[in-house]
Amino acid sequence: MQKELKIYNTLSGQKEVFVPIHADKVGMYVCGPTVYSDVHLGNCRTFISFDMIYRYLLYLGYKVRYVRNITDAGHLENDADEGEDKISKKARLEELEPMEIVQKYTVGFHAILKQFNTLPPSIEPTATGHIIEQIEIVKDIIAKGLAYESNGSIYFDVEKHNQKHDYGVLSKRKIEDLISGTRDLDGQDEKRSPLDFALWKKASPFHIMRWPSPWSQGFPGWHLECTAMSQKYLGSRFDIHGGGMDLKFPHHECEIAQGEAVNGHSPVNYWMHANMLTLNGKKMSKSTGNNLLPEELFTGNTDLLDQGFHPTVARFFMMQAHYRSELDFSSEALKASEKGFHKLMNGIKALDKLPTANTSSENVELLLIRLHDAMNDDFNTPILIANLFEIISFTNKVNDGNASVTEKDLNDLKTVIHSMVFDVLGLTFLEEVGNDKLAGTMEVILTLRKNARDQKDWGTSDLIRDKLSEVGIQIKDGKEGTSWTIS
RNA sequence: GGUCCUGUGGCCGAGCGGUUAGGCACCAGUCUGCAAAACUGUGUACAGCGGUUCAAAUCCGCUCGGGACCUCCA
Repeated sequence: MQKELKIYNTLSGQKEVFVPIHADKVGMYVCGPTVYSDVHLGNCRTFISFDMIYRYLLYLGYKVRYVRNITDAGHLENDADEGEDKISKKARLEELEPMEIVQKYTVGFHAILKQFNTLPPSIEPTATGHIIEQIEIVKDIIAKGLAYESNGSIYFDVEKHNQKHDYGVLSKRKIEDLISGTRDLDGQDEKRSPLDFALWKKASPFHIMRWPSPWSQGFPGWHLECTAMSQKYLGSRFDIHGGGMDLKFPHHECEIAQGEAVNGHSPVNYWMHANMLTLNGKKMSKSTGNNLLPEELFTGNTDLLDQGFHPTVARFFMMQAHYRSELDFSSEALKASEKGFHKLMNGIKALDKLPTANTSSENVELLLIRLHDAMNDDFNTPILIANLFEIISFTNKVNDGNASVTEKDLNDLKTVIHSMVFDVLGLTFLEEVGNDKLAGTMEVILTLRKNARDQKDWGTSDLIRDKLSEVGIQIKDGKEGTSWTIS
């Protein structure tokens, strides 16, 4: 029987036993990207983390509805009134229609995530596709007296809302501290309080992305789309809401406030936050330029790396750290992971040809329980991987004749390891063989080399090996003949 | 300035009251014509100072580093 899954809930600050609202079903919402520029590796880490979480929930047998939005409505660059919206700005810079920008970067986002072998969400709604729903929510909040109009824009009245609810529950902030700690920003005169946030913004004359509303030609506030779409597809209260740590405040805090304002209760049971990927010890960020593009990682075409890394290796690297820990990106760490990755994959391949015996020298059942324990403990993938290495070490000993395993145990091992590595961690074998013609050519070359070796013509033998190495093909002499890999 | 997180062996990275996580590197060994690859074995580290406890990397206090959020960001 499956042990219970525990999830760290940001709301309570501790791990809690996961109990879904409807048995066997999970509703999960994850904040997606704003599609105005290329996703960088830090963005990817969050989506890969939640992909792993989605995969494990599926593995446990839950029917999961996974909703991840695309933010394609232009939001302002800052909280000031006169800022240009990000998508319009990019459109101007690239001389494209705003919707061309949205399309371009949405397609790019999907292409990158596919390379990282992430599963597509069940629903991927867009903000611009839910303007009507958002307007309805604004009307509702106004009707409840928790929002006010100011010069065609609508703002959420945080202090009034705080009288009945606790604004700051998620990020552990007190409203008094927030008020006193507010920075002075330009153009906030429309708001009654600096804490108030926009539900609807009146568009300035040059703002292209705009929609009609009862209050003005304008566009919805950033926090509103997630409330509208999560409520529409998952209901007014659902199980899991995820996103990057940097969205905790104010974005998720505002989502809670909006949900409470509309429905009278908190919208989410378990809030999950994935931690940042850092570069040089600092958070990767679009605005500061401290980031790395996936493409640069794959090709190695950057000063930060001296070689490229396969997406699945990068994914493995990320899985070796817990999703709630910061992870610092470096070439050295990647290289170490790459070797470990090969060790794991070689071990898995070797599973197919392992000899079996009447007894097992290890308690296989216990080894498998540990795998599940790790994942049930708030998706602890580093522990999972450590345990996988322990198992591989055992099976390698079986391979060397220094340990034994029964056929049943071996089959159990294979089943669970395959599930964990491919289905849950989402890793893949690196494709090795180029094509049939290359394979045929290599066969010829290796035959010639074998002939040379049989005649102890080491000069020819080593020449073939070295020249192949120069073009990126590694030769490995083993007991069962010579194999080769493309590096 | 406020709120919160964090500091682990050469590097990455788990653990968070008592059992030497794991990976990489290093070193040694097996294999090999030599290599490479692969496999095996070896490391008692927890920022500093105090305290609580039979017992602390793990709890508490202070000091010193690093980071996130408080403005758009995953």
